[in-house]
Amino acid sequence: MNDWVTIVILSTDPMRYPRNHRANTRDTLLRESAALAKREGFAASGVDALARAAGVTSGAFYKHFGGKDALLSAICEAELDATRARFAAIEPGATEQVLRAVDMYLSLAHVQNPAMGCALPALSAEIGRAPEQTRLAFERAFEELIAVIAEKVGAKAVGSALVTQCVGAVTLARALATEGAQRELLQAARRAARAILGAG
Amino acid sequence: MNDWVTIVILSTDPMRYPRNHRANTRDTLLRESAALAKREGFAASGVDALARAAGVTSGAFYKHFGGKDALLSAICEAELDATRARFAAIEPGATEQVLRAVDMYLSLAHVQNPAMGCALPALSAEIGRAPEQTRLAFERAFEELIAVIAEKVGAKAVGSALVTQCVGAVTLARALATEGAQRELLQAARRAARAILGAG
DNA sequence: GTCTATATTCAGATAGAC
DNA sequence: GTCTATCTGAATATAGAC
Repeated sequence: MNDWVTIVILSTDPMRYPRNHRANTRDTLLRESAALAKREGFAASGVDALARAAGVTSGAFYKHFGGKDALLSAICEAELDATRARFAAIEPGATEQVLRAVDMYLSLAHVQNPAMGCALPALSAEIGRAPEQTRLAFERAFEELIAVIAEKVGAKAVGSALVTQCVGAVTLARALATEGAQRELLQAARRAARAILGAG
Repeated sequence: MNDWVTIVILSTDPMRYPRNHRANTRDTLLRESAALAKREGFAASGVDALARAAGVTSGAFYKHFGGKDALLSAICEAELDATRARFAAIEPGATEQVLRAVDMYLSLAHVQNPAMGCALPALSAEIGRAPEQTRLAFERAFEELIAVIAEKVGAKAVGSALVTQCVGAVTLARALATEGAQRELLQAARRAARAILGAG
C-alpha cells in the first residue's frame, strides 16, 4: 500500500456530504459564532456554544479552526470586511450619505442589537487582549476599513476619528441601563460626528 | 443563651486583626481586582486570581462581595469616581487644561497600560453584558463623571462626545498590533477632540 | 477575618466510531 | 465531515478549621 493508492481510495470514497459542504459549514460557523460572540462576549462563549450556534459540535469546529484564537482572527476579517462593504457604495465626497450611515450606526436599534451589529464596539476590547497574530489580522482589516471610509470623507484622520467616535458611543451606550441615557449619548455623538466632518 | 449575651461575647472576643482590617482588605481587593480586570478582562479573570491580586484567597473575597457581579458593580463606582476626581480640579472654561487632560488620555502610555488606566475603554463592553443592577451602578457613576466634565467644557453634549471619542480611540488603539497604527489613530482622535470642543 | 479543602459545573481540546 | 465520549484543568461558590 503506497501513497498513490491511498490518494485513489480517498478520491473515490463515496461522497457522504454535498459538494461545498465543508465551505458552507465554515461560513455558517463564522457567521453564527460571530453573532454569538458579539452578543455574549467572545471569552464568555465556550467552544461548544459557538459550534452549536452553527448547528454543529465542537468536534466539527476543530476541523475548521485551529482553536478559539484562530476563530477570533477569522471573525475579525469577516466582520470588518462586512462593515467595509456597507460603506463601499457611498460616493466620494457625498457627505449626506456618510451622515446617513453614521446616523444608522448611532441608532438605538444598533445599540440594542449587538448580534447583528458592527463587531468593533462588541469585540475590540477583547481583541486588545488577544495574541499578536489576532491583533495583526485585526489591524489589516481595520486599515482597509479606514481606507474605504477615508475615500468618502476626504482624509484618513477624519475617517479614523469618525470611527472612534461611533465605536466609543455605541460601546458606552450599551453599558448604560436606561434608554433615556442611551438616547442622550447617541444624540451627542451624532452632533460630534458632524463637527468632525466639518473640520475635515 | 439569648441575643444580648451573644452580642457581648462577639464584642469582647479578642481582636485578632488590627482595627479597620476589614475595610482595608476591601479597599485593596477593589483596587487590585480592578487593575487585573482592566488588564486581563473581567470575565477572563477568575475569582481566585482577583482575590490573589489583593493577597487574599477566594474564601476571604466572598466575605466582602456577594459574588463576581457585585464586585463589578463596586469596581464601576470606585473606578469612575477616580476618573472623575482627575477632572475635578480643572477650572470651568479652561479649555487648555481640558485639552492637556485629553492629550494624556489619548497617549500611547495610556494605551499600553490598561491596568493603571481608565476603566471605560477596558470594561465598558463587558459592563454592557452585565446584569441590570451593574449597569445601573455604572450609569449613576457615569452620569456624575459627565456632569463634572460638562462643567469644564460648558455643555453636557460636548462632554459626552469628548468622552465617547476618547474611549473609542483608546479601545481601538489597544486592538491594533503596531505602535505606528496606534499613534496615528490617537493623533486623529486628538484633532477630533479639538473639533468637538471648538463646536461647543 | 482568612485559609484550606472541596463540591460541582464547565472550559478547551482530542480520539475514534461511523 | 461530523458526532459521541472523554481527558484535564479551571471556574464559581461553600463549609469548616483556626
